[in-house]
Amino acid sequence: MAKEVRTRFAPSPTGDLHVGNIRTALFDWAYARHTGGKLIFRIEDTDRERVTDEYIQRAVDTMKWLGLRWDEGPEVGGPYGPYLQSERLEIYTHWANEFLKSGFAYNCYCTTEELEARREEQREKNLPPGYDGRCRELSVDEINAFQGAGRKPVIRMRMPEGETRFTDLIRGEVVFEHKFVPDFVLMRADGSPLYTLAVAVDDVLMKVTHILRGEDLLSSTPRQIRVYQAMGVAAADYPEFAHLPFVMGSDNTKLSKRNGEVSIAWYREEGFLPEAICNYLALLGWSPGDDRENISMTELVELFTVERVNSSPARFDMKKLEAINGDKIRALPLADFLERSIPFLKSAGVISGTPSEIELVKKALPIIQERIVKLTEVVPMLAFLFREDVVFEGEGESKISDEASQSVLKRAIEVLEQIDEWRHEGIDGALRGALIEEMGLKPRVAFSAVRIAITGSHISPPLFESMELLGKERSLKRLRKAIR
RNA sequence: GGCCCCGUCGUCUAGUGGCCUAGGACUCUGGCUUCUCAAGCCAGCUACGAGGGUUCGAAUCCCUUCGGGGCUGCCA
Repeated sequence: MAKEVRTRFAPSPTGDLHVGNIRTALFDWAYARHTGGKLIFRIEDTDRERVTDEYIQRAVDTMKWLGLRWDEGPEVGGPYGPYLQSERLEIYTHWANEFLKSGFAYNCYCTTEELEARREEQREKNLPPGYDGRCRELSVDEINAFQGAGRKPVIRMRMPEGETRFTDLIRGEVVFEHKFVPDFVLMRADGSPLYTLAVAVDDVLMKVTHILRGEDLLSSTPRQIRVYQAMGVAAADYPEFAHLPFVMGSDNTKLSKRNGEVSIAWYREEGFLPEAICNYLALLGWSPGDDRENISMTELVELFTVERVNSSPARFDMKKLEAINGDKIRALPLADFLERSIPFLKSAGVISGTPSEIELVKKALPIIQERIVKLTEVVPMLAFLFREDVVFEGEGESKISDEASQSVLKRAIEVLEQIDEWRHEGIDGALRGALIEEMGLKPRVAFSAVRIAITGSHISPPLFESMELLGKERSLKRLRKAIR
């Protein structure tokens, strides 16, 4: 029987999870689900200068919001925990010491300043950069001298002669000659572990079988493999690697605030649907091989394979995300649409959440569903229904103060007052009869004045439905108020 | 500089030697429809980075070149 697939998503929460992180998480998740395996969620917080508890919590929340459930990790635990690296420090210390004993690693007493100076020299002489191995074979006297001088050593991994060769699931065979892979630090002088140590130790201990991660980590792979070797892992048991291409900004530089928003929390606040984000991101760097653009999480799980992931970087396109978001909103069942819209209306102060307000929102949503692209847009679309008086947008009020508009409004009031059953069909008929047929106006001109008087804007949901929802009294009140 | 990765419309992609005078989607432009805005429908623009090979035949294979990116930390 084939080994159960175990993937892991292991962010270092030095900020909010961003688009690139989530795309990685999505693929890790999809692959685990596709194979019936497990997704491990591990927090890489070895850099305590930069990682904060708040960001860790927000990462957990973001994953949940997106619907990317993990099988082992924060909140759910698991057999190979803890899943926060800051809680696993003794494990790393143990292994670093083992490597020291077995000779895979050695104590290095070089100071930061010395290393910096030597790097500078290497640059000038155009030599390959990296640690020169100075402390590899220190004598007892030299060690005593350093210790006597109060120097605290880092633990450094010894890279042997030769090369590391591995097959990346996305890129094929990759070879790194060790002369370009300098000895690297495992433990800081203060005894805290570095990513290079922790990541490899944890992947082995947590029995990870597939590492899907960003391509920035491609060149650190030989170092990780060296740690596996030092831990005594057989080559056949190394995890498989798949280095995902980057997600770039619109200007083809690293994704940042300037060229496309990065933080997933921002997308949430902006009214993007998690399923739209996942749909968009799934198709960024991967494709099912056919023409489908609309893909559900279920289909993603069904179709996802690492082999179909592209090897070239992708540009992030907000317009396309918005298009997909609009599609997903249009496809929402009313109850679902309602539930997701309410928080936006509440936080904007449009409604407080009373049953009658909710009832009105529910009636109004169908007429705006195909007009919005983001959930935040329900606020400007629907606000007019909940305000006592109309609030004119821009130069709206002046646009209906001219003589022609005024006569339209006066006539509209006259015919509307006669309506007993206040429904959009009747409103439509009355207005059309009076303004179009009787007064001979063009519909777009005639209804524009009424629209502005009712909603405050020349852009609004369909006019007659809007008036029906507003009610006869309030509609007439607004029309009368618009008369000079 | 060195090492590594990458290179099809503006963007995401399909394409694994003939089905490609390169398909789809988003964007953009024009039109239809229409009470505004949308949605919908129709049409259009635009791509195999370049140069050499291999082959009857190349987006697909090989080489060179150019371009982009990553790494080169007691960050991850």
